Amino acid sequence: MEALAEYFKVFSEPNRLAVLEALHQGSLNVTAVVEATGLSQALVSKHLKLLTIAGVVRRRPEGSLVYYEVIDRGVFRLLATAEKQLQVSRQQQLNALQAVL
Amino acid sequence: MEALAEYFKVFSEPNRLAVLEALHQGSLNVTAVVEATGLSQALVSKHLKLLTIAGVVRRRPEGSLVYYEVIDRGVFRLLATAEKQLQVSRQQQLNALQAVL
DNA sequence: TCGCGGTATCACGACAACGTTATACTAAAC
DNA sequence: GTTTAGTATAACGTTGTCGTGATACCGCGA
Repeated sequence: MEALAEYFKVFSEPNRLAVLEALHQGSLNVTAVVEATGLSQALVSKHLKLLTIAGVVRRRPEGSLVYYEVIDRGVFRLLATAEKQLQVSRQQQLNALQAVL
Repeated sequence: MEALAEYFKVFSEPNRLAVLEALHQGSLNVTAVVEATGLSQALVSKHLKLLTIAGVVRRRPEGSLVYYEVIDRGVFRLLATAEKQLQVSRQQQLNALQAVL
């Protein structure tokens, strides 16, 4: 429960999700991710480091470039599952509102 | 992506997961959750409020007690999916270590 | 060897979330 | 109507995370 919370935290930042989203298409170097997301280079580097430490993404230096890629695409399944569940929760929020009005 | 991150944030706190875990067995009032988790009453109240606003949990006053219950048990499926993916990531962390040593 | 593009890190300020203590609210019992 | 158990909220200090700007590092080509 401790570790699970920490794992969820990895996906709880919009910019980090944007970085992941960019890597959905495959392997990209840092600059490519920067361009795909519109985030600053320093910020992208930080998020990529976090994702690497989390074991979600792999770092592969190639010459002077550094490529990153999602290791196990099961994370995208996780994202999809969460998004689906989010829809359910949204509906419940509406129901709760309706019960009040 | 914005909203999805926010949704992940709901599950990114150990104590909140503990509260959810307690509600796995069904409907409980606040005091029961407090006893099940060992958290302070004020803290449990806060987390329950958050979970309610998030549309994950439903509040049902009954007399002077207030019962809470998970609305859609699909969240537990989400937790299970995340836990499974966590295992994968853990393995990748080990692999990364091994590549260094 | 020097310069340069690409990447990583540092130091910092801003801000949000957590947990606690104390207190307010509410409904039932007396 | 007062008390009491259960629940919610307020105020506060602490801590962690985010994003930025500046700078360091690294590999390569001139």
